[in-house]
Amino acid sequence: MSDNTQSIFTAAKVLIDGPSELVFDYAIPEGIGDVVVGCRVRIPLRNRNSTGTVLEIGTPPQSDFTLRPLHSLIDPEPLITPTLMKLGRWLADYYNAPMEQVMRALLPESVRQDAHSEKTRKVVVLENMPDEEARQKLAKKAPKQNLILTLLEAASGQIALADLGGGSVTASVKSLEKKGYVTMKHEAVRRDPDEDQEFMESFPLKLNPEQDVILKEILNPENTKPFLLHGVTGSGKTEVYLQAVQHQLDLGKSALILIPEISLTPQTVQRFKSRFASLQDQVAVLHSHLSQGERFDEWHRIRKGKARIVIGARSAIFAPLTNLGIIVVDEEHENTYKQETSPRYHGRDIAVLRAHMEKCDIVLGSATPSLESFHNTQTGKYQLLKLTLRADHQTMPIIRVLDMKIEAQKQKGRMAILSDKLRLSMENKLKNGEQIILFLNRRGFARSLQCPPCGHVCECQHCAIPLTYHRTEERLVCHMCGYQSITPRKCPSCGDKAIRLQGFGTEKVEEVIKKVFPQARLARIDADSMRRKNALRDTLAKFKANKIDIIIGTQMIAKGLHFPNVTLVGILNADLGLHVPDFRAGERTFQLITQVAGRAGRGELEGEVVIQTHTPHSPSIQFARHHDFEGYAEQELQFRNQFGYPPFSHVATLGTRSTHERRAEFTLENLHKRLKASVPPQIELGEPMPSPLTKTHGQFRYQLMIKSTSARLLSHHVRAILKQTPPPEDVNIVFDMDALSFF
DNA sequence: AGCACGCCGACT
DNA sequence: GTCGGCGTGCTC
Repeated sequence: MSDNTQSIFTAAKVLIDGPSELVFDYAIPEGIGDVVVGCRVRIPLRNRNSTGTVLEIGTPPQSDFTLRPLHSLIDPEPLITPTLMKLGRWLADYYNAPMEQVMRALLPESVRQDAHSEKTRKVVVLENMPDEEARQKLAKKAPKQNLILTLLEAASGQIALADLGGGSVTASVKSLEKKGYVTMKHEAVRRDPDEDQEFMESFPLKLNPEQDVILKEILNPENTKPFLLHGVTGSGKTEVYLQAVQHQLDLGKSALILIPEISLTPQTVQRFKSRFASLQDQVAVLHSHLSQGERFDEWHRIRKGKARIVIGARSAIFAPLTNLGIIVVDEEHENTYKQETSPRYHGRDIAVLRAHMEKCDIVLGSATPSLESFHNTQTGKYQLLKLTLRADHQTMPIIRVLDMKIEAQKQKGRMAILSDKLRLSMENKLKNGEQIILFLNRRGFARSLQCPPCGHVCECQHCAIPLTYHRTEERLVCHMCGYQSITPRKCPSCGDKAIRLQGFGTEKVEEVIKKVFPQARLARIDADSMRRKNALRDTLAKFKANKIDIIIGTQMIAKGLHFPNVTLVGILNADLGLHVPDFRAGERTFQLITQVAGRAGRGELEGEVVIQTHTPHSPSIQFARHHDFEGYAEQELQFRNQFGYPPFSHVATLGTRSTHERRAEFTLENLHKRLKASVPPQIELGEPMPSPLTKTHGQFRYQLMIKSTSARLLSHHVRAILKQTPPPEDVNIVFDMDALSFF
């Protein structure tokens, strides 16, 4: 029971739309509906009207102020659930993002805007059928009207106006309406993003004993920690998700499934839609390729509880589901879960937080878990579940590692592109009519120095990451701490003079392969060659149909593809990914090799993987070769611990961007000075430096690293300094908490 | 004196 | 974001 005397003093705390970050209290007038947290409202602001979101309902702090009453509710019901509101506040604080931007992340633009609404269509409803005599008359005088009645009868009394055929149908219907035979009504139609697809119902597969044990663990209500499901490629993780979801649906609850990128993994969506085909329209899909109308409809279907299963990319973590039973984060290690604009949240981390708030199950799944998540299983924060067998009884492919130092010697110190071994292997496969994928790490913007004869890479002694070559000063710079050194003329390790900037691009590789295998049918997949719409889909379709022998591509093709006839996968330049100035370089290389190896031999034929590298003994290559994730994780965590990197700390970047290089530089130096002046001991500050990606979108970038064991402390310190140091007009500040990309 | 312009702070 | 107050400085 609400206290009436109290309600006089209650007010709505409203976040006003727009970049101003204004939060004001408004009185709640009687009879405009239920004003609660999460409602969108129209409000007076000075001498005009504006819109906003109700953040809180409560007593305003100053009682001497006469509050203005808010005008009205935009939507009759709150659009943001209380849990999501709480999640939003957490995001704003942790990622140091304006609440306004958090709100935009929480609500799709088409839902936020007043303008969008349901799509409707006119439907003709048969009210009463005229008797036989009247129909005879009608058939003579107005055959069209008679036809409509016949059609209506056949369609059990209802038919969409559009389906009655175009032209002058409307007139006929109107005259039928006048006679009282039919009525017209408006009916909401769903804008279904998968309208053109049929989903055949699929049924649960029989689980193998390993899967069965894991499913029971997930379903056991006594297990309340987040689960990390580590399952080798092809071990049947998706089937486990599907059955866990089914269980929650049976309990009347809802389910949320996050996948890295819908456009790259349409099969996962297909599998979910097929499995739950009997639940009709209860599956909603949320991703960036939806039209505004489709997103509006999907979102409202979820909010109204019509869709209880949501599959989506990163932003779907904010889907307005209630009564959540389970959240699944597939391929939890994927970097695409990190939002690269403010609020720069990590979808997986937010998923864990939301699951905690909603008190529901959460399963993070991967063949190559992130070290953050794996570490959490070691500290007891998460529960580890393991699938060690391939569900289809296939064996893991053989992985060969080729030492390119030897090739370099053969080719007199030049960087070799194709080793003899890989060439021979390719020859064999082509002869047998089998297919080949060649992977190539994208040439980074940051360039490191490597000696081809001995494999040595110039590294920072303090941070153990490769030094980055800066052309303007002709110096090597460490991207974590700012240490600088001169560029050596000869290799510091073996004294060879061949030390050089490493790298070759896709085009160069294509050229070489064409020369070596002139008869092979070749396709190149990278951002450049795939710019045309559907180019990727078309090329992959051709590959699947065996119309292409060799695909040369970047990471784009590493994910989730299934080509039974591919028996050889080559990684041409494993070093390039390994020697980027990023402490996660090793982890990424391990992931890439493991995922890529999962592509080879998924059919009847045995697979083979060839890795070309100058550093064959690097742990990420050796452990991946032996399919040993835990071994890799153990040594990598040791390294991270030793240098204080995540998961033993939080690393953020603070950057400035401006069209004026000097101003970007100066602003960051100024910020650095202020950050340093009052830096708490738990925070480690790097030096400001130009981004290796010097100029993108016409803007110059400068940045520095900030490391701390306490994320909260880091974020708050930066916020305090930023607040008292407003940047010049044309300089943008970018703060990236738990940054994954350092360029 | 009268007015245009631009900066700055308030907006519940 | 957007309005309006106010100071500056130029013109009638």
